[in-house]
Amino acid sequence: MLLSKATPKSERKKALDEYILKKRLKSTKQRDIIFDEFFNYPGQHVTVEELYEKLKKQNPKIGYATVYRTLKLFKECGLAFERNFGDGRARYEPVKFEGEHHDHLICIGCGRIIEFANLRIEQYSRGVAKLNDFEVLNHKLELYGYCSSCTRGRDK
Amino acid sequence: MLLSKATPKSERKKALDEYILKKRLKSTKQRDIIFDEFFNYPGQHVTVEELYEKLKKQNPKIGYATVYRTLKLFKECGLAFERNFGDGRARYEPVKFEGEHHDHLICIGCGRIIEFANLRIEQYSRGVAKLNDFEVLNHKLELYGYCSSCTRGRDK
DNA sequence: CACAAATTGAAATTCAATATCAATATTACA
DNA sequence: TGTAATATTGATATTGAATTTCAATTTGTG
Ligand SMILES: [Mn+2]
Ligand SMILES: [Mn+2]
Ligand SMILES: [Zn+2]
Ligand SMILES: [Zn+2]
Repeated sequence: MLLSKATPKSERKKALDEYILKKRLKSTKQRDIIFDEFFNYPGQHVTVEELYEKLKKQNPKIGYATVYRTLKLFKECGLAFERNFGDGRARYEPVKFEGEHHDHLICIGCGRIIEFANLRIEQYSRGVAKLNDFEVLNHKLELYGYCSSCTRGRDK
Repeated sequence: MLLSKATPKSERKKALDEYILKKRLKSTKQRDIIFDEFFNYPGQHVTVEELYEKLKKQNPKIGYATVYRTLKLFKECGLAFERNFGDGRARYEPVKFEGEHHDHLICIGCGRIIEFANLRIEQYSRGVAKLNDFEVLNHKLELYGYCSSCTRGRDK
């Protein structure tokens, strides 16, 4: 998963500030707080609810809608990916470096998610697109199954 | 997309009847009607709502919940796939032959969907899974972008 | 400071998915 | 064939995440 050095947080903050300037949005302390929490969040693929609950501990007045809107903002300006692993809730994760792409192995036993990037797969995907005269902007590959610990502890 | 001969409708009906028998469910005329409509539906990837609207024309008394439940039943017994292309509504499509798998190119301009199957991609996916000690049961590959007609008519 | 414009947070709304439940249909079997 | 047990149906209600609304507040610009 380490194909390139991760963008430092300071640089991401700069990118956000630039986006805010460009779009004539405003800098607010809520956005700063959510920025800090999101880019320091320990787990991967956090839901709005999860981040909101975490934030409330230090900032009881923050609103769910603000967290929701701010994560969308991060996505808009290319700082976050929105993911949907089929459990009916959107999840967000930081873009680790510019132009990054990765896919997911998802354990249907314990929910564990493993990230991977495979150049071959990307390559063949592009081939399929060209064959069909498609201009592909992004793609999503998800492998669902059981991780090693879940396979072991399973009947059959 | 034609890797094998499509299962004839009669055989699918038999599969459904067997499933119903095995699970001690009941044969009903609603299920028969929905079966016929679903496996003859002209478009691909139909939503519950769409199929329901179609059915209502000939069968005004049929309920939405019945269509919903019956499509889930088809999925359960392996006769249908449930898809989610990110527009917030589940879509269903017939399984064309036993063990079939295919993926999708999705046009974000006009909604056109092109199906494909690529053995290389499958192969590398298995490789990734093995590398991570994962037992993969199914996977999903979606390529999002613009189809040829949408690329043409687009500014830049 | 004053104005315009964006943001916030609580609450309301939306909408697909799913559950509820009384009426009805199907099946098993006496 | 009749009857009881069980599953299904369809109208309606509920759920839950996503999104919108809106009055109060904050921010950026001069
Ligand atoms: Mn990820
Ligand atoms: Mn398909
Ligand atoms: Zn697991
Ligand atoms: Zn198109």
